[in-house]
Formats: sequence, C-alpha cells, structure tokens
Amino acid sequence: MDKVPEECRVEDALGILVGKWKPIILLHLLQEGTKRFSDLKRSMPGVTQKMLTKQLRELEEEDIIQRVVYPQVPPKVEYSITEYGRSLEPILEAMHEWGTKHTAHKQEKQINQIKQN
Amino acid sequence: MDKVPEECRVEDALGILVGKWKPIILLHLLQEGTKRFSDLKRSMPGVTQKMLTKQLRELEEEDIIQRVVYPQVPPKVEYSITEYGRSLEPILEAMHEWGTKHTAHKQEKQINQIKQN
DNA sequence: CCGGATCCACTGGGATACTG
DNA sequence: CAGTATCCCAGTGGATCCGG
Repeated sequence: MDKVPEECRVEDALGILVGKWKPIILLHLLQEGTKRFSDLKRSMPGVTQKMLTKQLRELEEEDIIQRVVYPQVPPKVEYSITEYGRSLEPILEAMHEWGTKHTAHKQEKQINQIKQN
Repeated sequence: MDKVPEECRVEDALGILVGKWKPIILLHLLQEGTKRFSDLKRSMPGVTQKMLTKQLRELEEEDIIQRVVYPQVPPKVEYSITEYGRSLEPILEAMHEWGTKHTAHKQEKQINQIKQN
C-alpha cells in the first residue's frame, strides 16, 4: 500500500461490484459459464426483470459480461463472463473469504455483548 | 470460486468498503498509522465534518478502525486501523491494482470508439 | 422470453448552523 | 477541535404494466 491517496483506484473496482445483484450475477456466471436470462432470473429469488436487466446492462457496459441475442421467437439471450471480467475473480474470492471470517467475527462480538449482561 | 451462491459472503466485505469516503480513510490510516480527526479532514478535500464523522463511526462499528478520545480542551480524537481492519489491506491492494488496469482499459475503449468515426 | 416505461419509497450524501 | 441537528436533493431499488 505505497500509493498516495490521490491516485487511489479502489473506487473504480468498487463501482463495478456495487449493485444489489451484481456479486450474485457474477458468481453464477463464473460458476456456470453461460446462462440465459430466464435461467439467471430463476436462480436469483427476489430479483425483478427490470433490476436484473439493469444490473446486467451495467456489467456489460464495463465489459465484464457479454450479451448475445439470438434473433428468434421466442427470444433467447445468453450472458457470460468475458475474459476481462474473469480478472475480477481473485478479488471476489478474497472478498468472499474475508466476508466469511467477518461473519464469524460479528457473531463472536454479539456473544461477548450478551455475556456482559 | 467453488461456493454456491447461497453462501456468498462477498456482500459482507463489500458493505464495509462501500461509502463515499471509506476507501480514502482506510488508505490514509493504513499509510500513516494514526491520525487526528482534523488531520484526516484536512487530507480529504471536499469532505464535510458530518460525513467524515459518519463514515468513521461506521468503520468503527465494524471494528475496522479504532477511536481514541483524549478528554482535554480543546478535544483531541485519534483514529487508527485495528489489527482486524488491517486484514482488509490485501483486498484494497487488489482492488487498487485492478482499478488501475480498468482505467487504462476504459481509455483504450474510448480511443477505439473515436477511431470508428 | 426479454425488456422498456412509469411511478414511488427509501436512503446516502451534502449544505449549513449550532454546541461543549 | 470534534461532533450534532436540520433540512434537502438525487440516485437506487422496486412494483407494476405494456410491447415486440
């Protein structure tokens, strides 16, 4: 961490990942390669079509994922991670690992607070 | 990335880092160890007292940073990274590195778009 | 099947003024 | 010096309906 704050690019990476459904989307696509819109939607309980579309568009805009439309009836649209997007994988892994520890950390903290009483 | 989405903890880490001034705060404290509120504020152009206070409180709540109040007049409050908070450093590093590449990537993309015309 | 268009609630961030 | 208290605005996320 020998960078001066003026040239901090952390936010750039953060901006890509921030969005209620983006981490989940990436996880699905990283694990399963290519998925149709409807499959993606089905595997993400609670998401609306509008939101899923929006988040996918934003990831596509940053070249993290790729969108392929098959001009047929009924429509078919497939999404997949780009090579470039795959470079985010180590970061997601690291965050997942840290998050897991943090969850344990918070539980421990709660237990200690209860003991105080 | 062999985790199923149901046990995705990426958001937990993300939630800690998200906040307009949090990455910068962490960067400053990681680099310079301990800083007073006013020093921190001075090194972050544009931040208001309210926002700086708020972001610091949130980081403190998660045990990422430590707040020490010296009961004197005028008041003196020092902030520093906790041992636990320091475990975020690799993630911040990785994001900074990725962000730097991404900035270059976007510039390249723009140039290509201009060439199209 | 996919996604655009509208309308709406909520909250994150900010400007400003005030206090021990 | 450090922090609260108010008021405000814009953006995000969501519910719902419509269309190719």
